[in-house]
Amino acid sequence: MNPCATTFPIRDYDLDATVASGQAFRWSAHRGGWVGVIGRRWVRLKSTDISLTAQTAEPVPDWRWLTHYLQLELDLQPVLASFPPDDAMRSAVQACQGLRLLRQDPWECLASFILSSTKQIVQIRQIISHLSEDFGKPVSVPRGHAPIRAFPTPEALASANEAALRACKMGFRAPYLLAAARAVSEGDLRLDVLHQMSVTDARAQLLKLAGVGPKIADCVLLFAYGFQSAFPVDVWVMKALRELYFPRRRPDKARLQRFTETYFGAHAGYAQQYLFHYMRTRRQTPAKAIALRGVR
DNA sequence: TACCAGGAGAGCG
DNA sequence: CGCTCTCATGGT
Repeated sequence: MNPCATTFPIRDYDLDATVASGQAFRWSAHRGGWVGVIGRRWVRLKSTDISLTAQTAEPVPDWRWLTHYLQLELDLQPVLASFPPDDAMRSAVQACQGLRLLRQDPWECLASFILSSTKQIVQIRQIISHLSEDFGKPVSVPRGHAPIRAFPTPEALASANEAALRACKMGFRAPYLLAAARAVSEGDLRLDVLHQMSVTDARAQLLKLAGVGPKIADCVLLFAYGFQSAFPVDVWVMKALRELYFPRRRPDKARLQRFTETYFGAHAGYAQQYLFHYMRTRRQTPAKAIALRGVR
């Protein structure tokens, strides 16, 4: 038995769509699989229809950190069955069977989405890569693989100065990230207790941070804490809501919010991810398809 | 209300 | 090629 590799049986799991779907930003395509860092571990993932293989740089006695991150134990069928039975949702699900939500580290997720505001996915990846290079601890990598660093800890960023953060091309987001890093490292914001709070209270905690509005708060609630009712509305999801559900009248903000909170069911956040992916990938022009492949 | 901050990729004529 | 748009928060 190789202590640095394992294989899991999977069902309804589209790894490619999942790691490239704008919820996590550190995965890179590598020889038919994906290379990334989870916590302080380098990991390479590769999947077929029925199995997912993971390789690490150092021996792994317990793989729960990975099954948890990938949410491998989740049965997707009940989630899909909970979606409203309308044409839009049906098309979105049909476009990508097996799209999943990851369960990311709260700090990495929060920091990443603070950096995401008014940025496109490619550029978010660039900033986070640069930030990790400058402030992250090195992690072990198997022979023959490029060196890579962990996502920076709150402490590492809290002791940085704003100019050094700006050097990572994050612009006006630098003071927001710095303040968040300080709040977390000084214990003013306890990310570890948001799990136990109601989604409303957890959201209120996140919204206290400068640079965190409703969209970014909902991303963190959904992608790091697994609050299935969180429904981040970005331009793509807004486009989906307008085109698919409100083609005539354009609803005011309160009405739209009530709709997203009630219509999509117990796994609204999951429904949102399918709509997001559907809007981003449907009716691709050939040039755009090539560009998207280039990102992977 | 409308614009700006800072940045690089995408889309268009 | 050069122009305009993307993307979402907070401050003026």
